[in-house]
Amino acid sequence: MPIEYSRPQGYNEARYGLSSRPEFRRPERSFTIRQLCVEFGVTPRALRFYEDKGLLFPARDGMNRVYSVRDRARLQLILRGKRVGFSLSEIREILDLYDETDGGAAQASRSLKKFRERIEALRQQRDDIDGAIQNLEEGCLRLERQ
Amino acid sequence: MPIEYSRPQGYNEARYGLSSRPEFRRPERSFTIRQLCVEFGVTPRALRFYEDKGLLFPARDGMNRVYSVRDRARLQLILRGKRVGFSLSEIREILDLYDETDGGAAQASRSLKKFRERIEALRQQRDDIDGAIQNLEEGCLRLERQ
DNA sequence: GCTTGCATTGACGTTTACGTAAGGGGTATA
DNA sequence: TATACCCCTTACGTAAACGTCAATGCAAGC
Repeated sequence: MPIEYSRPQGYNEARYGLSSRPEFRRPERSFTIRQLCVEFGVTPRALRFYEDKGLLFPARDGMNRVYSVRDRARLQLILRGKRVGFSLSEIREILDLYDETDGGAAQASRSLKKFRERIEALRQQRDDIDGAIQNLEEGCLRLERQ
Repeated sequence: MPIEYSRPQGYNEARYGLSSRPEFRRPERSFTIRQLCVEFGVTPRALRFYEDKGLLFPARDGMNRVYSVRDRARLQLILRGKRVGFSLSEIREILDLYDETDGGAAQASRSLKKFRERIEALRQQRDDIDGAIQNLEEGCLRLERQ
């Protein structure tokens, strides 16, 4: 039987030490690769890949990866970034912008510009989505009338 | 100098027989591959690729492709579909749904279901985008305060 | 008649984001 | 002690969406 990374029916939080309670936020909390995979429905390969590309850098316990609460938050951003159409290298850029709160005023103003560009692109994209939704709804109407 | 597919500075509509006036809608109007490429900022290769994948089927004048007003409209849908994150095969499915207004009630109800699924996915995606925008705006604020 | 420019059809190359298999080791349970 | 899972790394494979190059052909302008 193949391994299930998405939460299966009868998924049991306790089994993986997961919970949606505040325990998640306790900064000392840590996760194994599998725990994050199950929680977010991705494969270990994907997480290692993101690490390879510089989007994640979990600690190690011997050979094994140990993900912190902060790593988990980054992963959430990565996955949402993907859902809205960013490439991994774009997501990396954005995460880097968050990281370098330092770097001087020149750097900061460049970052600000990039953020604004992203925001503008996203607004455009949202308009596209609204348009697509309208189209599909029209399609629905046409089908229903028939 | 490489060929420009996007509209260059000093882009001249008349040169390509393009115009944003109602002329575009006249059903007898037709377009060469290059006209569409310039108008939408894509390459001929891309249009041929879409044709290869069954998303477009322009008429021919000898060997040369001739795009109708309807083809142009399909291309618009294709490009927006891409912008909102659909794969070409998904876009093809959707276009096919529009085409088969016939097919019986069973078919129609299947189509309707698919449309509704798409719409739901798009709504989810729009929420993601709103979330991403919020995040980026927070990032902006952080940078501005500094 | 030659060049320039747009058209065509293959066919191989490229990037992204992983999948998948091979090979090896740690730990807990039957 | 065997089995079952978990982890690791290295490395080759893959699907999508074109890019790029080669070879060829038609039509206009000088």
